[in-house]
Amino acid sequence: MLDEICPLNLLVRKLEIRTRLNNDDKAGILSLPYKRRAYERTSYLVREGEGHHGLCRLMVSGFGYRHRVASNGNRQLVGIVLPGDALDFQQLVLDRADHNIQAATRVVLLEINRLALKTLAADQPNVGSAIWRETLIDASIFQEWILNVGRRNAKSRLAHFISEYAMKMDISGFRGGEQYEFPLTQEQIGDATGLTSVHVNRMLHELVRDGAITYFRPYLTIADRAQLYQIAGFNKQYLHLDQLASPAADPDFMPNPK
Amino acid sequence: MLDEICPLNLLVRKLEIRTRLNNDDKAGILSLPYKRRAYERTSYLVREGEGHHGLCRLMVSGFGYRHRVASNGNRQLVGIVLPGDALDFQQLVLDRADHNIQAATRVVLLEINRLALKTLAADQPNVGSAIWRETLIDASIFQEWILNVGRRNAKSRLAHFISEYAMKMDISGFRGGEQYEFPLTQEQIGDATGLTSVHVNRMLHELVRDGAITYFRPYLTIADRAQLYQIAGFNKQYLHLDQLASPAADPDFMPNPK
DNA sequence: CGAGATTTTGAAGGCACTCAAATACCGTGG
DNA sequence: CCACGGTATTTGAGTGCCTTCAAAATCTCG
Repeated sequence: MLDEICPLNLLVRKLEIRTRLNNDDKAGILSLPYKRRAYERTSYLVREGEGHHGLCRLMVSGFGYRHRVASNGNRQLVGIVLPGDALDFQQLVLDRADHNIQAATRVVLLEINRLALKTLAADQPNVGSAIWRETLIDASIFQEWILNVGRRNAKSRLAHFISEYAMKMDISGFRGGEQYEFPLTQEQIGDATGLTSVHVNRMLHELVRDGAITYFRPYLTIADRAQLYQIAGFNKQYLHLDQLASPAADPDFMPNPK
Repeated sequence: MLDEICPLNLLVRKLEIRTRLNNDDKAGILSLPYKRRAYERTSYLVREGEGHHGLCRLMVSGFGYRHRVASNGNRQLVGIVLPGDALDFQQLVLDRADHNIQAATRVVLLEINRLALKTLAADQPNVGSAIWRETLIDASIFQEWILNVGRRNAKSRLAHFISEYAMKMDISGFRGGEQYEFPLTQEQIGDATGLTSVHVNRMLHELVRDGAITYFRPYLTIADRAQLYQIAGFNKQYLHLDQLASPAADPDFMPNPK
């Protein structure tokens, strides 16, 4: 894979999911200074409250999760980080991290010089808004998680979590048939869905019994996607995948047919 | 108030909470074309899925809430909109709204031409990143709501919701002693916290009995802030209020004292 | 003053939790 | 290649927080 030669292609490909990049944009990204760096499973990749250290990072391989801890010690995952996802591009405009990111598997990160990326984003506004856009997609996903945890029962929550996971994997190009690498423990799934690991276990088995999925860690297969989505009440609209379908020209000032 | 003369001051003041604006920045904002517009209570100000209509809007007076609806019909609030808050600046980089915004009271909005704002944000990167920063603060608040709904019990959830509300009101300059305008119905509070209105009612009474708050709709008073925060497990760090305290110079390339 | 919306209260039930123990799995080292 | 220890999964029984259902009381506002 070309990524092996220059992992910055991962970033280009990520942004191109929702933004049309021209050759200058791509060249600018590909000329960013970078390094690779590996971390062991369970390593903290970002710690809540910590200021930035001059690097913006991207997941090259492996999986991570974003989480916060309540004062009572309870942990809540607020996001999953897949290969190709940015870890901490918020640093471009925020001074400190507001959540933790931990490695769910052994991971390799791409480290980009923060100031170089910031300069690129300012000089080529198309790149800047592409990155901004990605952070807003994350925000949309956060909202969906509030809905998921607040207003769905345990089985739907799980089904929704899995649906979103699979969809994000598909987007990132990791689809191999209906089988997905899914390395999270049931404890972690519970922390993502606001459930206990015990109940996650039971509901997971129900989804299997229903014929919606099969699950042999670390692999999860979607046996009946329609049914899974139906149980989840899953509607992918919130992932904003239709950005590229819209007209290139800015439709501002168009008369508004109310 | 000066806002009466030019409501764009509201936007300047909002951004200045977390960003140092120079005179050019302020002048640029204050010269944006705008209109005011009023809406009745319960009006939809933004509808999920709708494309933009050439306007970016700011709440001038009144209160609103952001929400999504699950396929089973359950509603979940994902944010409260206070006077001074931007409604839909995401439109600057996203094609369609991913959640609804509804008026909780009669409201007055400030409508800014989207393209003019976009141009300003590009020409004066300091303004652009100030707006980007605000959208990231919202994302941080979304994360906290996931934690709130997912990992706190009913009483803590309510206390946390109230704590955040009061803190945001303080920030926006709406503090009058310990009493706050708080126009939400218990049904809406329930939809914000993932509870039923019946249980909200019971927990609200418990907080009153504990001496943490008093509540006569539409006014809520914080009787014992320390206790309320303690019940909530509230830590304001996620609101990123210390942005201005950090050094003006970009600390990149500073040796990292690990 | 009346109608609808909202709040309040009570009683009963269920979904998901807690606690606990058995089983299975995995990576490591001998 | 197997033994071993720690981690993760699975299962069961009992409990409780919050929901549901329902009705009364109160508020709001035209």
